[in-house]
Amino acid sequence: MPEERRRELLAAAAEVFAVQGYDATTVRQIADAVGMLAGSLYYHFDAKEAMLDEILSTFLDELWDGYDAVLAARLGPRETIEALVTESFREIDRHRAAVAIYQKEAKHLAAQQRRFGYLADSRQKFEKAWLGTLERGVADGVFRADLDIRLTYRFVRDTVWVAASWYRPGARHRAEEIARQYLSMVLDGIALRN
Amino acid sequence: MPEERRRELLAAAAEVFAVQGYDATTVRQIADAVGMLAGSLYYHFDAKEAMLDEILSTFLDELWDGYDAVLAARLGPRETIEALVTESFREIDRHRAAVAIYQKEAKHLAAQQRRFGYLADSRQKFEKAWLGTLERGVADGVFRADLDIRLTYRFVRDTVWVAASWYRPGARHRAEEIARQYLSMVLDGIALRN
Amino acid sequence: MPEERRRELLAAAAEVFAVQGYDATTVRQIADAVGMLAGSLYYHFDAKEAMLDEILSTFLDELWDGYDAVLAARLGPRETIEALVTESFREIDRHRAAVAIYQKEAKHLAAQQRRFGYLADSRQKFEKAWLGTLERGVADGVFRADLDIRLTYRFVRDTVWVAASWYRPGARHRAEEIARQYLSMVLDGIALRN
Amino acid sequence: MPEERRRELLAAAAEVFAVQGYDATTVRQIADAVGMLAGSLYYHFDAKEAMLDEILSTFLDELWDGYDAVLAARLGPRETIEALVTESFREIDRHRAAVAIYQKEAKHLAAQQRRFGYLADSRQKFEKAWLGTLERGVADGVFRADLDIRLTYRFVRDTVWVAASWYRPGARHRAEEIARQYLSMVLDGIALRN
DNA sequence: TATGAATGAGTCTTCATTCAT
DNA sequence: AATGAATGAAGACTCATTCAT
Repeated sequence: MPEERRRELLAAAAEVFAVQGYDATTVRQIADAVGMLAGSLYYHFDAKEAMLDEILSTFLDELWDGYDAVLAARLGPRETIEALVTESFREIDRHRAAVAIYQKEAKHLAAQQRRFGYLADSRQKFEKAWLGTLERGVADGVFRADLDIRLTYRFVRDTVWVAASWYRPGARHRAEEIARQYLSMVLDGIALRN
Repeated sequence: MPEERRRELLAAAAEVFAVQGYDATTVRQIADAVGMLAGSLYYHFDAKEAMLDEILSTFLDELWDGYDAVLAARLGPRETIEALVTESFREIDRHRAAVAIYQKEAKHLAAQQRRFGYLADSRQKFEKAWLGTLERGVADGVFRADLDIRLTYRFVRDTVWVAASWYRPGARHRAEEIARQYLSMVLDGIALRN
Repeated sequence: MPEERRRELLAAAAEVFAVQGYDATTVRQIADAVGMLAGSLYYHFDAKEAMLDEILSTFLDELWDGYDAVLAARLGPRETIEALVTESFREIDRHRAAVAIYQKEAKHLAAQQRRFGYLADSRQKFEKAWLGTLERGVADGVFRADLDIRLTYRFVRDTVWVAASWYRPGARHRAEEIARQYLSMVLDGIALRN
Repeated sequence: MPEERRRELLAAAAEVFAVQGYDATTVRQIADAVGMLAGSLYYHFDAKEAMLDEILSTFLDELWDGYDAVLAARLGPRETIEALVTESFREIDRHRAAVAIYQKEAKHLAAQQRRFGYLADSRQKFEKAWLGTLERGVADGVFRADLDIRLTYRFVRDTVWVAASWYRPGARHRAEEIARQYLSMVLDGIALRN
């Protein structure tokens, strides 16, 4: 199971990257976390950047597996949003570290490194899926029309993903429960209706 | 105007920190941004870290000036939340770079460096103000009681501050306008009521 | 033999420190002396200061091994002084560079750096051993009573240790021979008796 | 009195050099000691090295004034040694800092810098005066013939000058008194004669 | 005479990476 | 698969020095 070992190493790396930031993390810290010497990591990976790459792309691949399934189901706008949010929280649950890294680093990586071009692609695909669904919802009279739609998009997007920064797996709330509450807030607001 | 110069340098540094991340930023990049040599920065600041420190603490000081004024007004819970959100967007407008840095770096700085202990203090004070207001709102029947209150707190908090990551001053939306729309979404949700 | 390598590196470092002074010595000079790059030294030592530390503490440890053996023998005052002087010249022979460094740097290191506190401790123990022996000698009528005893102490102490500044091992005089002549001068003076 | 000011500055510089070592001393520390800014020193001196130069050469000039007077008196060997030692302690009293600097730095300065060639010259003249006197003393039957004469020379030379490392002016012992005791030790030894 | 700001060279140190074993 | 030792490039920081004011 060499694959097994890789996954262990990447998990450890992701954890450290998430806590300290990619740049602030030294290869030695990762090696310490898995009980080997820094140089030994290079038997498994070409470079520190390759680990980051694999962490992020693995996460995005899985994310899109989930998202594509949702989108393929061609649900109504509201149901689609509900499904996407739920799926997102499941991914946060599965790839918490990767999500945290993504939040912190994706923007400047996409901007500055050719290698991470797929981050920009994903971002665009992402925007298309969410923003499109919201627009469809407005058109269908399911979502409010009096809001700036791009603002709404950012609101929903950020609202969901930042959760990775405080989420701890196995905590009080399971992913689905958090998704349910978030959806309730996003859709209906926190003010009591009278 | 020696104060003037400091402010210029700090503004430039904040900008670079915000874009690249603190660790990924070299002192030379900051110096380039202001047209001096790297070593020359040390005439004005003791260390790279001292710049970060001053950027963050200046921002937090101003933030608390605003927040304290709001809290001193002893408005109702809903009006307090509205004022805090509006004030927050004003701070994002004034200190966009600092806010972005804060979002990315505050957590591990507070955890790992004695020097940045005030970040943890501020975070606690922050939580007390917001969470307290939300709780008061639930008790007063202004906010929904069926939501996990801590989850609600994080939802509102994150939702507001991540905006710094995409906000560009002088863009279409002025701070107050964004605040108005965000408040509308947070309070009433994005779903159309029937 | 990783210990072997360390010793080589420390020996080279000590040599350069002794000739140029600690502060005036660059890490690169040490590296050059052993045929590696400056950065490579940091695989073996934490810092330039750590090398200095190890050089000095190794020397002092060996010195005290010798001194303690002498003191444990409980010889008469004159014989003790003779043995201490002889032992000192042996140490100069073995650790010439370290002794030279000690002479130049010990005082301000002990005064300014917590890390080198043991230098002050050693100095005190040293004074106790020598001064005590001299006092015992005066009391026993072996040494002159008409001299300021602390002045005598400094006279003997300095007289012995400065020799490290000109001593070259394998030179005409072996350590024991130098010790013999120095003792003769210190004890009986250079004036011809009549 | 611009001369006056120079002397003040040099005295301050010498003090710091003596305590910390020339290399370890920053121009700023000197400036602090006299209450000005680092750059301002360059109105008075061309370079840090120029200060060191002036400190050492001033000291040596005065030293040789004294020594030359002694040598010109053409006393007997023993009386010459006595006069030289006494004169040396007077110089230590007057130029303690300069002497301490000389002890620490002269050797490598003379070896490595053209500018300080006069240190080597002085050293040679010095050796000629002392060693010559000792040889004359041995020839005259005033000093012991059974000692290695160069060893004796170093013994006397070092013994006198290291005193600068512990001497504090205005302390218990005046220069002349210390000289008297040192001479007594050097000439007659510390052992009680029977 | 002295200040304040800046320069530029150099220092220690870090760290990703390599490679023989 | 992993170690131990080293490389080399870069980074933060220091400091003697300069110079306009």
